[in-house]
Amino acid sequence: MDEMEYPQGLKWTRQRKSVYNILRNAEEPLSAARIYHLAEQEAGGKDFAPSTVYRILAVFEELGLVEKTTWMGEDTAVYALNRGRHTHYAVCLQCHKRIPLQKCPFAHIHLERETEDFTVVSHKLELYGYCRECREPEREV
Amino acid sequence: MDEMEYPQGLKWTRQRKSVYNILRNAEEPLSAARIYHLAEQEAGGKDFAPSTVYRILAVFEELGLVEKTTWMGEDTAVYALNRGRHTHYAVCLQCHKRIPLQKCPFAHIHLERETEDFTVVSHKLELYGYCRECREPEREV
DNA sequence: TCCCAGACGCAAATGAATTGCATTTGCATC
DNA sequence: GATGCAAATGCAATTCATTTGCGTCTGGGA
Repeated sequence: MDEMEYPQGLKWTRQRKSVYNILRNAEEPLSAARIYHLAEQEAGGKDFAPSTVYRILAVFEELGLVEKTTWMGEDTAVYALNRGRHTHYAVCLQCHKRIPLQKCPFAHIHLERETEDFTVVSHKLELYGYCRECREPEREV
Repeated sequence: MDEMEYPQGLKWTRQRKSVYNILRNAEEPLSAARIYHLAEQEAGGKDFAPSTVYRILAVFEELGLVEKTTWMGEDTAVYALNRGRHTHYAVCLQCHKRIPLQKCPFAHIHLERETEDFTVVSHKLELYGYCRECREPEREV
C-alpha cells in the first residue's frame, strides 16, 4: 500500500486502508457486504465491524473518493473508486449480465444544452436488452 | 374505474383495482408506502395490508403493467404505470429535486449500434448536477 | 349457487443500512 | 518516546423497506 493524497484531518486507519485497497483492486463495483467479506478473509479472520465498512464508505463517498451506485433492479448499493472516467453498462434482461460499454454515447454530445435551468456535471446511463446468448426481442423502447 | 385489458387467470380484486387506479392517476412514480397510504385514505380507513401492495406491484411488474425503478441515491423503489413512453430526469445533487427532461437525448440516436453483441430494447438515463437555485459547479464529468 | 385456485391479512422474518455509546487509536504536540 | 483528545471503531440494538408462511377469504368459471 502506498502513500497517497488523503485529505483533511482524516485518520488513515488500518480499516480505511483495507477498504481502499480492496476497492482499488476491484474490477467492478462491490457491495458493502462483499467488501466486508474480502477484508475479513484478507485479514485472515475477523478484523472489521460491518458498520465500520458502511461508515468508511460513507466518508469516502463524501470525499468524492468513491462512487456509490445501485444497479437498477437490484436493492443493494455498490461502491467503486472514482477513477475520473465513468462507465455505462448494457444489462441483459434475461441473465442480468452487465456488459460495460466501451464508449460513452455522450462523449461528444454536450448534455449541458439539454436544459437551461440545470448545470450538468455527470450522468448515468444504462441500456437494457438481450445479450447474444439470451437474444429474444420482445419489448419496444 | 373502467373495464380494461386484464390478462390471464388473474383476479381483478378490489385491492388490485385500487392500486391500478392510484397509479393511473399518479403524476409521478410512487413508492409502495405511498401507494399504500393513498389506498388507505381513499378507502376511508384500513383497507389493505402493506404486503398486499408489494405483491400486487410484483404481479403488475411481471405483467409489464408497471415499471419499477429506484432513483439513484434513494433506497426505496418507486412504481409507475408503463405508459409506453419513458422519461428521464435531471437530479440536483444539492436539493435532490428531480426535473423531468422534456425530450430524450436518444430520440434520434440509434443506440442499437452501440454494441453488436447486444439488442437494446430500452434505456435509462439520469443527469446529475445543480438546479438554478443550488447552482454551485464543482465536479467534472 | 358451489367450489377452489388464487388473493389476501397478519404477523413474523429478512436483510441492508444506520445509530448510540463505550472503547480504542491515529497523530499532532510536548 | 509519552500524552491528550477528537476522530474512528466495535458491538449490539434499531430502523425501515420488502418478503414470506400460513390460515382465511373471495372472484369468477362450472
